[in-house]
Amino acid sequence: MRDKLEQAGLRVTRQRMMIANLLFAKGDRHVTAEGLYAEASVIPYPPSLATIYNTLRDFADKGLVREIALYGGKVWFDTQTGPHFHFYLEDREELFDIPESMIPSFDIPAPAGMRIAGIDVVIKLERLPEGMILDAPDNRDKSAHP
Amino acid sequence: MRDKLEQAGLRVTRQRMMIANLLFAKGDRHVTAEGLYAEASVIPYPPSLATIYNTLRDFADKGLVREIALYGGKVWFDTQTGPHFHFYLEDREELFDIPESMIPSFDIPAPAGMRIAGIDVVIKLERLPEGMILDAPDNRDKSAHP
DNA sequence: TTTTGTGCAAATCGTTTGCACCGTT
DNA sequence: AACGGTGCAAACGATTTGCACAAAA
Repeated sequence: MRDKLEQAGLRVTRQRMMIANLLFAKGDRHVTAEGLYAEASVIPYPPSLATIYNTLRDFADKGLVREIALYGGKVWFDTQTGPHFHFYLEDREELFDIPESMIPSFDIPAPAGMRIAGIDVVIKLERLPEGMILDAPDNRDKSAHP
Repeated sequence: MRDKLEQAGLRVTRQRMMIANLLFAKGDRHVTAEGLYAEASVIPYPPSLATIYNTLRDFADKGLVREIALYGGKVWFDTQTGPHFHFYLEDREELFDIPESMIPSFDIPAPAGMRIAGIDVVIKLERLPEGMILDAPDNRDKSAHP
């Protein structure tokens, strides 16, 4: 984890180590600054909210995390830095990955003088009102896939 | 234009008519509240900024415009209400359509108990630093816009 | 010791809201 | 007349920033 910070050209501090551990220990994560702050606050001597914001921005600048395109409101960061494909559950403010196997390939050429710096795909979901399904984020229906 | 408002179940007021005209007269548009306000402000007795915000939200609720998923900051609205596919030029804060012919088809099934309420695709662009484009970051010409 | 990071509170930005007044039905 | 819409300014939530102090190089 130290290496990760050092390689990114960031000084290794207690706060950054704590944040990096929260972000990168448990695999792929989607977080907001507030959410991460809440998570960090159970630990003794947690970083301040301002530091969480600053650190997430620093991490994003260095390419350790990636900002996600989403509707208004809060800014989300993803520990997976490649192109992004997400389901977004608006009423619960939940965001989760779409398995890469379901993603079509993009062959869209960049306009002249430009390069593609990132691709975001967001599929907004609504819950069907026949709410008898206690759906976990991962019980998606794969049968209907062509 | 009156019809458009009436069909949406919105009272026809001077301000709403003015905003609807700005939005729907010139084909497909991508706007922010601030941008639309600036545009409206050249007209005598323009709507207030608060009314622009409220009206855009009302229009979005009624399906006349659609909110776009984008990185942090401001909320963008699109007069094209179907699925969205955009190029986003970050350094200029410009947003424009990707021709539909370039878009791959999406056959991603919704998870059980959900329906797809919208699809947003954002391709973030960066300008290549080559000399082909002469303008320095700050000498953009806002007057000569078609 | 020099440089950079941190924490707090205040500032800022985009957006929403409370309230008195005005326009539409 | 009743209801909803508008404008202003104040409120708000998310994020950034100025500054004094602390920690890393």
